[in-house]
Amino acid sequence: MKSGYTDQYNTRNKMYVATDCIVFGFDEDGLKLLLFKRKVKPDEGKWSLIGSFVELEEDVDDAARRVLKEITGLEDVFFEQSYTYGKAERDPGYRCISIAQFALIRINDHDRELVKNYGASWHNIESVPQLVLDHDRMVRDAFQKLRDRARRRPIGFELLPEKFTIPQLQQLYEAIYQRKLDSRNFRKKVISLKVLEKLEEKDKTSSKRGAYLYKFDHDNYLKLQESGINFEI
Amino acid sequence: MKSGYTDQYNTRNKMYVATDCIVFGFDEDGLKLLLFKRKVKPDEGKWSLIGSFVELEEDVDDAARRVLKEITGLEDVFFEQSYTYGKAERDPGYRCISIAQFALIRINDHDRELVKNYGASWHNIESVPQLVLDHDRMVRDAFQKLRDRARRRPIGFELLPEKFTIPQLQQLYEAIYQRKLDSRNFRKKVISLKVLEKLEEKDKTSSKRGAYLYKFDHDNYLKLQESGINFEI
DNA sequence: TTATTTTTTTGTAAATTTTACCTCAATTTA
DNA sequence: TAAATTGAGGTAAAATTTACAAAAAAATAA
Repeated sequence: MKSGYTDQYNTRNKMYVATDCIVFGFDEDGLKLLLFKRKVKPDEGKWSLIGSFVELEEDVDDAARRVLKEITGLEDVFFEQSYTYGKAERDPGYRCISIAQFALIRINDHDRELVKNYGASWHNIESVPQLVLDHDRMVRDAFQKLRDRARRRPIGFELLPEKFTIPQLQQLYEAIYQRKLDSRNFRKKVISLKVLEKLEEKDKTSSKRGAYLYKFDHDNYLKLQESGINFEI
Repeated sequence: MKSGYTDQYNTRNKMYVATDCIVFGFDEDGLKLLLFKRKVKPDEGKWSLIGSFVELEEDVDDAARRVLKEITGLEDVFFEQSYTYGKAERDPGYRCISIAQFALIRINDHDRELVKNYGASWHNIESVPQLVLDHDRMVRDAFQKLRDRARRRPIGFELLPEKFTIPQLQQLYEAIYQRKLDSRNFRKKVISLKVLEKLEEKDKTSSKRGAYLYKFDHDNYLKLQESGINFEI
């Protein structure tokens, strides 16, 4: 029998549940990941995903929301479960299972000050440093899932500002799929899906000619989804 | 502060982690689900998925393997994570998150005696009784996932005996997708994927004429997968 | 002001994939 | 041996995907 005292301080003597967030963002420079430099031992100074233990009275999803709010300042972030990591030995410090969530944010919406204060920063998806524990694996799995999801559902739009151009959308998909797409075919396909609303305005910031801005038409998307469309690009 | 005594007996005062298995099987009568009639309170006598708490020193996957072995007698069952249910109030008895796993078994391989002794039984997917807690939801989600998976990977084969006929395979896919498929197109498609090995033998049990038996060619499948095939049917 | 440069926008033909649809073959049983 | 049942196989039309190049719009340089 273990004493009450031991129980209280032995962090491998009880189950912990955590949630870790794989936060994707997108801007001119491509697809990025929000990482956090650990300030406490063990692994002080190493890069890590952002995460937290789930409180006893807290929904797992709410824990993810809390973490995302705390670090990015954003509420209503799009996120979805990626995978649950449950190896007994995955964390030497705690007997802890972790529910990984992948989150998509509009990189320009978030609170840069807050991120900085937390010792977090954005890393291009192609140059992610080594991470603590099984977080490398989490990133690989989540990126895979992002690719999967983007193929079936228009979640790419969560990463773009409300108004965006078709070339921007294409760059995003190229970053997600990690390959070049034909611009004629891309445009044709994406317009054929009828979930884009063309605006009068043009965006002149990223080209000389300027490109028409579009909005994503959520309502129309929902209608189409009911009648069984697929968003394969 | 709560006393040690309360801590020990208050099952909502600590985190529990469970795994629940959504076990699919397939036979002449269609797609089925393995359910279990609870023998203990609360909800004694109600139908439930099979599951267990995850032990402190146990991988989550191993817990699922343990449960599956215990009830079906089978080792090496195919299973995959479905979703993790983490609402604080999902189980009134425990503060418990549950990692749902969907499992596919060859219904004729399992130990019928064992299943019976455990008070478990097979239920056609179209007439699943009401289940305890959020298990209805788990079944819906897992069935959705099964449909998804079957579309991209040849996991349907996990549900069939080693040797099977094309009409059997078609019946399976019809049960999974819950719609009729055209037999000419189905045959054409499935053969074009080049993952079936035609045998000399015929199965005469399910038709007068008898149908050729096939084996699933795992190696070939892996090769094809590397070169980027998709298994959409 | 004109030429150059850069980026957006648009169409079409060929190839591939999906869909719709029916007849004959093999065997059992009446 | 006739009837009934289920398996096996092909083709044409439709839809989708792929490959591919030239013109339009605007800023900048000459």
